[in-house]
Amino acid sequence: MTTRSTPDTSRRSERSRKAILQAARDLVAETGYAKLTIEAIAARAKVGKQTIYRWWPSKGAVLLDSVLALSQADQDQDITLPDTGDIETDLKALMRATAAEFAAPAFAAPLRALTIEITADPRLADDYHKRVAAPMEEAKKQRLRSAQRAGQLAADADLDLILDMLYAPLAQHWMLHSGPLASDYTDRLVDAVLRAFSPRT
Amino acid sequence: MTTRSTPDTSRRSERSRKAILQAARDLVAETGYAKLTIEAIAARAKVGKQTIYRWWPSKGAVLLDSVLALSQADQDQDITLPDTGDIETDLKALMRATAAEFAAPAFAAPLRALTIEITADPRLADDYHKRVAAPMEEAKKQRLRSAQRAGQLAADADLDLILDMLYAPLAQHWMLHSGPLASDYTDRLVDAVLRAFSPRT
Amino acid sequence: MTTRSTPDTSRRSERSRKAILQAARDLVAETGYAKLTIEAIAARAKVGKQTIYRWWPSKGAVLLDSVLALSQADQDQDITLPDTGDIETDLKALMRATAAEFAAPAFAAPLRALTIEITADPRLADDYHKRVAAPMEEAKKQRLRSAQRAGQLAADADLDLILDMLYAPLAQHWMLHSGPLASDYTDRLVDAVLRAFSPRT
Amino acid sequence: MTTRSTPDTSRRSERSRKAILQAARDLVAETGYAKLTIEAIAARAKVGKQTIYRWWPSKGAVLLDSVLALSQADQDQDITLPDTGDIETDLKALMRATAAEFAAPAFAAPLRALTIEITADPRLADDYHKRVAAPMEEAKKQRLRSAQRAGQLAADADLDLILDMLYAPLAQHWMLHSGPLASDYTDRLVDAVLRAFSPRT
DNA sequence: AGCTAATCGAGACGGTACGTCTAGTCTTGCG
DNA sequence: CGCAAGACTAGACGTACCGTCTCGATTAGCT
Repeated sequence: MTTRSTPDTSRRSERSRKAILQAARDLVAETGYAKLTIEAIAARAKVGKQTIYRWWPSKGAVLLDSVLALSQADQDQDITLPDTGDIETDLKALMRATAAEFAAPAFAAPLRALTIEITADPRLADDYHKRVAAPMEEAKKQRLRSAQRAGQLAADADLDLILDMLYAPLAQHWMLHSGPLASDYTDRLVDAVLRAFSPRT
Repeated sequence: MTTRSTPDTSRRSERSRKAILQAARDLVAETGYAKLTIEAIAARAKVGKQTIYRWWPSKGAVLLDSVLALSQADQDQDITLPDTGDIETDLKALMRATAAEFAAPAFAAPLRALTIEITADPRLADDYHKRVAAPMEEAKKQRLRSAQRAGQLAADADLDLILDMLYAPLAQHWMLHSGPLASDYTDRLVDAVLRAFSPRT
Repeated sequence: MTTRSTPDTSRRSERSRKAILQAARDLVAETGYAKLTIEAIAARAKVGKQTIYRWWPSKGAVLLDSVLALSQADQDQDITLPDTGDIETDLKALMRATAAEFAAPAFAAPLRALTIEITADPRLADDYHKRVAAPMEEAKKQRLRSAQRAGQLAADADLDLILDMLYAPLAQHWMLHSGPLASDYTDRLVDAVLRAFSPRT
Repeated sequence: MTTRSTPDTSRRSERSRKAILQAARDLVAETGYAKLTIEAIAARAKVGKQTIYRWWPSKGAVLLDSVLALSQADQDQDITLPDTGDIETDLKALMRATAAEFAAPAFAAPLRALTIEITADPRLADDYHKRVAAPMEEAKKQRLRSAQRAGQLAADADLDLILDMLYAPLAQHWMLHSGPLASDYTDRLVDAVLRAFSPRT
């Protein structure tokens, strides 16, 4: 029982849907955000422009689905992060993986374009949080709760704040080209955050 | 003695320069980033389009100067932050002031627009760091060094990391509409960072 | 037993056929030729677009049937024009009636639209002549032949030329908005033509 | 002292104006009316679409100027028709020349397209009459007046009606593909009209 | 005080993309 | 199988801006 403001979804062409998302990803990775136009996406996907306008309200919405399709390539179920029992190890690995994604054009280019659209469109920002950020944050919080139970984090630690302090500096470096994405940096970030939220002795 | 690749600056119309920066700020605050076009700026500033293209390489460059003119309304000299002797007090005040700026349309709208441009243009990002971010970061570091001398921060604390951990979460909340800008939040952020970098006992 | 290149006509929906012709007429009379689109006709007639494309090769063909249905509202048999015995009287009455039709939107609008299509499509022009113009011309010629027999027209008068000289000026005024459609004009036209083709004394 | 509702004409590019009119003519002659689009004209003329929209209100207006430029290739002054002293000879020559124009694609194709536009647009029809038809009609009337003075036409002959009766049948044959354009036909047309308007004996 | 060369407001230019509309085809499910 | 409905590819519509390019008309700074 969906309540979309879009047309009857049962008649929708799956072939076109996939071609559009793929074209958007390919184009932004190959030619950059500036040349990512609806016309170019339609042409690359061998699709009429109207087919894009029929199913997505904006270029940003296409990008959101593009990125989503990329990160959910295989799974539709909930995300579960590795749990070695040591929160420091796991967080450092996670942060390095995130930094690696930011460095990989095929993933980073659509995500950067999407971030630009989000920054200019609060409605898209909402969608992004609900459909991309929230599931990932929930997975991360589960790992943090596990660490709390293991006594590796303070019982009253503010998990949202921890996630912010871990993710935002790295994301900012990437988005604004303002600093390193190296594992050296992410390791020190994890160390500092764990120091701030370690259980009191 | 500047070495710009722009025309003879002595003949430049100061009236036009100011009108353009003002128009850019006003337009983005009133009508939003989407309607911030070179044509609209020129029309609002009662200026020929060529006058903009003559002195700025891109819309983002105009915005950079716009934001710069706004934050340097009075001073041209170095920024100095308040120093009450207590780093916690001073950082919390600073963070609240930053959050207040993010909440004020007249300042936040041009800054958000500039951030969008920066995200899409690495060259502009460089300029932004040199001319806006770096001076501010230097002032903040001076305050942090003062705290180190006073024994309120670990002597080997990574000051850049501290600044990232303070500023990035707040900036991210603002840019992506992903969380609160309230003083409650900034206070807890400062607390956590100070915990992470307090001198070892 | 017709030999159309269209699908099996026995299964055809009479309700749809009529609704389409009616919708075409109504639309062109209400909103003008510019808004007469296949989509609009289908929507107005509560008909799928394919039903139009299945039975008519072009918008002009629909219009042709529309106009035909209008002028043959009652009769399917041959047209017979009034014959008072005086050719001048009868032609003047005929011309006035024609001018009146040109002035009536419900009839003139579809006919004007059809004329536009004909001008751009020679195949449609052929159809128009065979199915609309020729029967009417034959009726007119019969009346002229009657006048010849009565000694009111020269025995060797070129009847096709007479019809051209009577109808074309009036039709041209109507189509190109280039002159009057008044009975004063049509009367003078009839007078001139009769002068040209009266029997030599 | 012009009162056009178009922009300042002094800055207008003569090169673009000519290229547009030429492109319109060429396109309609080569590919037909159906493919005569503003986009195609702009592309063929190596011109931005806006340059067309800036100076002409419609495709029909471009065609009007196109046809006008064609028929005024050399002269800007008034048209004067040949006068051999014999009206029959001159009118037959004139009608044959007109029929020849209708048969020449380079001239006939733009004129046919223009006629279609005129039929659908009363405002364009007005313009056409003032700028194309009226000057030509005036020249024809002068020749007819000369014939009146020479006693070859009735002194009270309705010259407008004569012109209608000569031109409309031929034009109708051409536009609706409804009859011949041969000199045989035009000669008989002239004969009939002269019979109708010869001086009474 | 005039000369002259660059800057100015203005806006036309060749282009590109927008978001909408319609053409004509194709697909789905009902009767 | 025809039908209503409507999604599909394709492409033109008319508009908005881009960045470049003339135009005179100021308006400096130098002679």
